[in-house]
Order: sequence, then structure tokens, then C-alpha cells
Amino acid sequence: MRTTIKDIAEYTGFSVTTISLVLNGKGTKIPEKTKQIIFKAVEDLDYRPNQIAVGLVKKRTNTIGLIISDIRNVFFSNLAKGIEDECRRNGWNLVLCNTNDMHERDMAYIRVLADKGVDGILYAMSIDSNHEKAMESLTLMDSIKIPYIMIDRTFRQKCCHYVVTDHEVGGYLATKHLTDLGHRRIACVTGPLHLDDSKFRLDGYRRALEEASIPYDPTLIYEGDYTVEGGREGINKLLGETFTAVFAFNDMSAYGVYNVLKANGYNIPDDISLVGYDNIFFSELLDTPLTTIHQPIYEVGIEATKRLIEMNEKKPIDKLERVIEPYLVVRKSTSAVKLEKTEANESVK
Amino acid sequence: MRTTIKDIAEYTGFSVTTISLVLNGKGTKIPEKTKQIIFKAVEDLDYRPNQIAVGLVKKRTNTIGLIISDIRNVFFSNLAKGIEDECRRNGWNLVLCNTNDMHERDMAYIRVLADKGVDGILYAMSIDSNHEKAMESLTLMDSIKIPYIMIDRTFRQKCCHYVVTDHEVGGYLATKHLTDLGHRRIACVTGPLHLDDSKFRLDGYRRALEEASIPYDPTLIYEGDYTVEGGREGINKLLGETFTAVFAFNDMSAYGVYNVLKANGYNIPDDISLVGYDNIFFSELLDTPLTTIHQPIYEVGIEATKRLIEMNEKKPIDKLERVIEPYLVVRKSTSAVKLEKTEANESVK
DNA sequence: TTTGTAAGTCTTAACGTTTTCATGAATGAC
DNA sequence: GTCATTCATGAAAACGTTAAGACTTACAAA
Repeated sequence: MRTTIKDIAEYTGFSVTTISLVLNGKGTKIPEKTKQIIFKAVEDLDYRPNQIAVGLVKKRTNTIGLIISDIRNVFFSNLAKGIEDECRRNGWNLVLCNTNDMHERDMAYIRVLADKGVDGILYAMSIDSNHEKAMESLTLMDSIKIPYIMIDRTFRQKCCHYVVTDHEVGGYLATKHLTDLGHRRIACVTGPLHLDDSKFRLDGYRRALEEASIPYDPTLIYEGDYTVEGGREGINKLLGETFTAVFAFNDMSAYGVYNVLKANGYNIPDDISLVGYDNIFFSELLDTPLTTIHQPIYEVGIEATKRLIEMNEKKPIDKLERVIEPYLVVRKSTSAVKLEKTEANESVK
Repeated sequence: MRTTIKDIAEYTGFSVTTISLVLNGKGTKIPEKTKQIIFKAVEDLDYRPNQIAVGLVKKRTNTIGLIISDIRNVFFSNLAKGIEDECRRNGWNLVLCNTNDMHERDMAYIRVLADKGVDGILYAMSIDSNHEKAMESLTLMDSIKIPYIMIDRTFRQKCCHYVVTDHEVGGYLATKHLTDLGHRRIACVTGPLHLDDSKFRLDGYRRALEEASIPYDPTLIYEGDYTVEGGREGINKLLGETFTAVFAFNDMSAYGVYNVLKANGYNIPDDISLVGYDNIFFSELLDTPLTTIHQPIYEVGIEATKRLIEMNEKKPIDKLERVIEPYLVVRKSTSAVKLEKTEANESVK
């Protein structure tokens, strides 16, 4: 079978301790000659330490667990890539867990990862987690005593480490861009509003509205679910109202809006402006490239991973609250509101 | 710290052996009463076996390693989802490795996965692997004695297990669809032609051409690299030739072709028909939804994972050669060739 | 000569399980 | 009443490492 440290010991005539010492750079008292013999043997026999055995005694696996809803979601695969890239740079590994946004899977995976002895968990909570469920999974997290960082989504009721983008600012930037273009009736297709990220984006939307002295009109808000289909349904509902712009809370639902709008003969942006959120790379490939909010999600992955690894190296951190700023990417799906349009809306108002 | 089996032993007064026996369902001789006591203790103390220790003695980790180029690639994230879903169903886990298509990373990850004691590896070889490199990584694979299955890409020179889609048939279906529509000058933006998958797709293209008695014209072939940018470059080069249809060897490069074509004032499909390959979800969202070849890649993931797990359960399989059939998805980017166009081309010819 | 120190190496326990084999008690057959 | 068998359980080794500490030997200082 595989070469073990005992094989090296026999081969060289030294004890396993000496081998271990040398190989772990702790052989300060070991003369160069002995080291050379050992290194040569390692080479000859192609020895590499069994990491399971190492893990058992060191209680370290250099492994991170990532819990997300679905890796097929471009948002999450970007995140995962950032995480894995940073892992590799540090000689760590990543185990991937998809929950399909089901709370019980969050729970199951947290336990499994603990059993596997991962050294840290990056956690994007399931979308179906209400207050109680969120509390339950975070309590479980705390109980297993493994460092963890919440990514993308926070849960304000509980104090935990997190690395997120500033959803409020993102919502604000998207909306301000539209108000700056003269839009006053701006429809929203949001994400699930029990989620902090959606809530914050809506806060940003309202702030921008206020700044432009535009009253908040709840009839222009449709609570979606971050899917293309949700976007389609949302805009179909919304089409009964009057508006000159739509702010979709992620690019996927923006695609749904985009499709339905075009299918109904609307011109984007001449008739209706559209802004998305996420800046998925597909968004620039659309016939009318999408104006959107760029979330540096790859960077969130890197940052969170760095911190998680740090937590294992150094003493525990007080409280990690890292907020990364999103920014607006203007493309072709937004334009200044047409005068006639504005008048038409004014009259309806 | 964490509850260990010793804690359960102390708590119940039984030995660790008895606990282990009961918990592993091997306590045939252990009376029901004892079992109840032990189960209760496990419940009370919230005991779960340390999988690292289990792994060390059983030499099983119930973990699969996945080596791909980049999880951000929608193709691979679909694959990964299939794999992870099947893993979960079997109580297995997935460790994700991105190589960015660099051969040395293939090599490094293979070793790391072996060190970590994974029970199987799913391997999509790096795109930069020439014959020699491919041989090198497969030799390494063989040497670590861990079951592995090649996915998506094969390497004909070496006999290994694989689960792939039928690229030849895919290339044939795409091309036949175009010849059926009357196209006779069909340009290709291929993938890297040292890869079997690209080679096979081209074979399929030629077969369809032959069937329609159309001579193969190398000037219509551009060797791309499966990226949007590659698609752009390809079509720009190709625009010097005359053709009425383009077959892009994946959807990503089809997007590049699509963009450039539209930017140059061509109408799709009236002026030029376009067919892609992969059926990425985004393809149906384009203003002109893309006709493409659907690769059941999620299913490839499931199938490969099933087999890999089987290999661990049962005796080794002779040779796994599973080919999953792709199929054509007709959307709006292809149409019958216009008569005038055909004449124009004929005259050029 | 004794004592101390350092160099070079090894013995042993530990990590948390599973598994082989042993042991003692109870039961049943003769 | 003896022996064999079954039942119920436990001791100990093993998995492949690391690490605390012990043990030699050599040499220098007192």
C-alpha cells in the first residue's frame, strides 16, 4: 500500500520520531547529514504523510466547509471560486454543501462538517430560514465550536462574524441612478423580504426616493424570490401600474423582467429602464446590456476565507464585520426618462 | 470538548467496544435493554463519531474529490451540482478543486486528494493537457490506487473509466439541423482541437456534411477556446468568408458570435443562423433564444458519482464507458436559408 | 573526578475509533 | 455433575501520525 512514516523509519534506520521531526522542520538538533538521508528516503519511497492521521493528532484538517443553496447559481459559483482560490493559496481544501435553500439541510450539513473536523465554515443561510430557524442553525453553529463566518446574508438578531456587501448602498445606488435620470415611478421586484439583504436593498431604494422627494408607493413593490420566473411573475403583476423604470433586486429576476417587457413590445430603455443587481457576467451579453449593481462577490469569498484561516492561526477575533462596497455598472438598459412619458405618468398620478 | 465514545462508555458503564458494536449495528448478541441505555446516553450527551478517527481505522472517508477547471463555468457548476446531490443522497461529501485548466494543478490536487484519503476522484482533465501531460496525470492517478472516473473529457490513448456525453452525435445533430434547413456553407467556431470532445464534435459536423453531400471546407473552421472572447475573435476572422450559418462548439463562444454578428448589423437567424452547444440556462434568455445542443451534464454528474460509489461498495468494475446522448433544442436562432442568400453564396462559390 | 550541558536520537503515549480475540457467566445436554 | 455451547461484555491492538519527555554519549567546566 501507501508508504508510511514507518517505512521511512525502517528504510533509513532512524525512528519515526526523527523522521517526523525532520519533515516538520522541528529537527533543529538533527545534523544535516541525517536530514539528507531522510529526505532522500522520502523521495525514493515517495512518502507523503497521511492527512487523516495528521488530522487526528493535530486536530486540524486545513479544510473549510461551504454551505450555500445551489452552486449552479452564478452568484454562488463566483463566491465558491473566490473561496477555493484562497484555500489553495494556503494549502487548504474546500468541501461543498448545497442545501437547495432548505433549512433542515443547513442543519444536517453543519453537523456533518463538524463530524468531518473542518476547521471553519462559511455559511450562506438558507433562504427559507425564518427567525426561528435562523436562530436554530446559528445556535447549532455555536455549539459545535468551529469558527464560522456568515457570507452574503446576515441575521441581525444574532451577533456573528460576517463578510457581506453593503446591500443598502447597492439599493441606493441603483435607485439614485434612476432618479438622477428623471424617473419618479420606479417599480421593484425584490427578493424575499424576510432576508436582510432584500430588506437592506429596499431601505436603500427608499433612501434614494426620499432624497429625490419621491413618495414611497407600496403598489410598485413586488416581493419576488430572486429567480427568473419570479421576475416574470413580478413584472406581469406590476404591468397594471404606471412606471418608467424597474429595479430588479438581482440579475436573474431582471432577466425575467427583461423577457416579459420585450415580449410585450416595450423598448428597453426607451419605454422602460431596467436595472439589476449582481452583475452576473451574462448581463453584459444581453442585446440590451443590463445596467446593474456589481457585487464583488469573488472578493467576498477571498476575504471571508482569509479571515477564517486567520481565526485558526491566531487568537480568536472579537467580531468580524466586513462590509464590501458594491458599485453601479451603467450599460444600455437605462436612460433618461422621456418627457412625454413623464407627462403621461403625471397625468395618471 | 466534543463527546467521545469514551464518554459514552463512562456514562453507561459499558466498554467502548460495546458502544461501538451497538452503534454500528453489530451488536447482535447485545440485549435490547443495553442498547436502549446506550442509545439514551448517545442522545443525552449528543454523541456523534469523529469521522477522522473512523476514517483512520476504516480507511474510508466517504468523500469524493472533484477536479475541474473553474466552477464559475456554468457547465461545471451544473456538473458539480449533480455530483453533490448524488453524494448527499448517499451520505458522502464532495471536495472541490479548481485547476484553472493548469496541468500542474491537476497534478497537485491529485496528490492532495490522495493524502486526504478520498475514496474516489471525478476528473475533468485540464484543457492545457497535451498528450504527454495527459499521460502524466493519468499515470499519477493510477499510482495512487484510488478509483477515478473521467468526466466530460476522455483521453483515447489510455484506457480508463469514463462518463461522457456523445460529442460526435452532438456535433452531428447540430450540423444536420442546419443542413436540413438548407444551409450548405456552415462555419464552425470549435474548441481546442487537441481535446477529444472538440475533435468528436468536428467529426459529427463532417458526418452531417457528408450525408448532405457538402464538401468539407477548412477555411470555414476556426479553432476557438470555448470562451466568449474566442467566439468574438472567431467570427471576426470568419466574416471574410461566405456562409449562412455558424455552429459554435459551446454556448459561451456562441454568445461571442451572437454579439459580433448583431453588432455588425446581421440579423439572426434571417441573415445567419447560429447554433450553440451546452444549453446553458442563459441561452433561452437571449433576445433571439439560442438553438443549441443540450448536454445532460447534471445527469453525467449523477451517473459518475453513482458509479464511483459503487466501485467502493462492490468489487472493481471491468471498464466503465458510459455515454449519455445529447439532444437538439431548437429555438429562434436558426431558420431555413433564404433563397437569395443561397444564390449569392452559390455565385461566390 | 564529578557535574553539567548539549547533541542526537528514541520510547511512549496520545488522538478516537473499529475489530479481533479473550473471558466469564449462564444454559443446556448427557 | 461435567462438558460444551451460547451469551454478554471487555481488553488490547491497530490505523498513521505528532509530541512530550527520556535516554545516551560526548565534551567542557569546576
